[in-house]
Amino acid sequence: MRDWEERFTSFLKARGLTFTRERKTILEAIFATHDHFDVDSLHEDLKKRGERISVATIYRLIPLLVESGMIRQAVSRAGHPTYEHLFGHLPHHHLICVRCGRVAEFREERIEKILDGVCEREGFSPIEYRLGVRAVCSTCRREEKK
Amino acid sequence: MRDWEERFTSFLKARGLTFTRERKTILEAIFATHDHFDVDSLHEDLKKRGERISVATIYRLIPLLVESGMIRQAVSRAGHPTYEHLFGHLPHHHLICVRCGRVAEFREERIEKILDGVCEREGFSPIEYRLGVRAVCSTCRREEKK
DNA sequence: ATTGCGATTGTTAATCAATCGCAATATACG
DNA sequence: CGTATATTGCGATTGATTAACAATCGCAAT
Ligand SMILES: [Mn+2]
Ligand SMILES: [Mn+2]
Ligand SMILES: [Zn+2]
Ligand SMILES: [Zn+2]
Repeated sequence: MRDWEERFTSFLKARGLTFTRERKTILEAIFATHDHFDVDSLHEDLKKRGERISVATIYRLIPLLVESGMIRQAVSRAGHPTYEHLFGHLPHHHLICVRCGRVAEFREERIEKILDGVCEREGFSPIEYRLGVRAVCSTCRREEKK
Repeated sequence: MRDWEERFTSFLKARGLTFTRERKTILEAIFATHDHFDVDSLHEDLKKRGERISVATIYRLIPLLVESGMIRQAVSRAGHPTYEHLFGHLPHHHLICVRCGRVAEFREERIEKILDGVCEREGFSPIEYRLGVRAVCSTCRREEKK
């Protein structure tokens, strides 16, 4: 049994909820790649796998996945929320190309250290550092020059 | 004539657009405080000032304000976009209390330096660093302990 | 002052994502 | 099994944003 499967199952059990076939299928799709996704792209992905799961079911599952730490909301360039699976990954942040949507990840502990200090100074207890760099990737920059 | 007024007027003129009474009224409301706002709170604010400006007009103006650098989207705790006026302010980031919505600002050039380096390393040209710290403020932390 | 013309506005209708209500199934557990 | 919940899919509904449109406005050229 995969790590995330075990973790999510026990999260559900603690709430009297069930690890159903649908939920398992959705999680498998989510953990099959590290691509960021939104409800619609996930739904499409499931269709390609031959699964007929209603978007309502996805919408209903997402809050549970967030609360259990399976996924988190990502910084997106679209207007609606996007997510990425989180469980099993070190904290990291993103560079997003505003032209092509390409995403690069990076990790910088120095930044977290600094932010810890800021929180302390201001009397806040940090929950999450949301950091996204909106930028133009090298490929798109070359395009733009033309 | 205020700084932002002049700047926005010339932005509009360059596009063959007009600095109308409605646009001026909306901008005055926006620059009257440094509070973050969304379309609805701005609309309420205008009502309180005795102005009857349609939300459609606000929705139509916002992209122009963003493009001209008058405002920018802020990191919000709600599901819909919120904004803050930008013109005339040094770049800064936010701590947001997820319980009461209180916002604190901070500036950390060290972080920007680090991010410049990250962008260089990854070949991205930065447009904007979006950094928001979701946290619990000291007041709310005390409440929670009870 | 008048005219012409594109920009602007408010109203109303259309979109679109997200949520809800409910009847049909599936699951847990004694 | 048999009952009590939880879950699902469907379709309807909501709420925020956008689009269409017809009436005004702003402004520069008569
Ligand atoms: Mn990532
Ligand atoms: Mn601010
Ligand atoms: Zn790109
Ligand atoms: Zn608070």
